[in-house]
Amino acid sequence: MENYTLFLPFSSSTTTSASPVSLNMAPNSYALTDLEGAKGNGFLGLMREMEAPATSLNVDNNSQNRGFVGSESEGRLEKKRGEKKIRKPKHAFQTRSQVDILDDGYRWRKYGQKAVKNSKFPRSYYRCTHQGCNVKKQVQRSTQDEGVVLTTYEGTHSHQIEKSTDNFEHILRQMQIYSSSPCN
DNA sequence: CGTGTTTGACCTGCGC
DNA sequence: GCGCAGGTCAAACACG
Repeated sequence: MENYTLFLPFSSSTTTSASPVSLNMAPNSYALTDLEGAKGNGFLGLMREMEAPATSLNVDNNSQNRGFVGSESEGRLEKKRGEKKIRKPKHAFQTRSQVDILDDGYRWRKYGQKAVKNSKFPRSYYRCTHQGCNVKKQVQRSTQDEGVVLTTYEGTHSHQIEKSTDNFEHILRQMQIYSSSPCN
């Protein structure tokens, strides 16, 4: 088994923020100490990158659902002209890992890869392969620190986790807690 | 043969 | 309007 060190600045009611959580996935585990985003307010291991309009941010409704907050299906075909685009909330977190792919228990299919401006590393796009599940994630290496992988999740898993990676499951729950509480 | 990856083309939003 | 960058599609390909 391998090990990740993942810093999650959740402030779930009882825990302190920015606590490292060990995951049994990656070959190397490092302490995540000084991210560029950490300047100023301390930490940016996990952040809500963007939110849906406040009215649609019904995170509490998902509390029984193990996964991430977000809305239902949205494809580019659904986008109607003149209609305001509703973006799902995205959740980004950083892990220090040699490998880009975090085995979080779900099955992902890669559907694209793009070169990113001002970065020598490409960004990879993944979609959950579970039928009816529209969760996407993007994986990209940090330009500042090549050892840091930035993963951005978008959407809600509409199904159970497919592998028994209990540790990550725990983290997912924590992320939900974090999501349902106001950010700062 | 089923499943996942690669990769170029295409679409869309945004800033100038 | 144009060009750029990000995001997605889908055919071809690789692999077990």
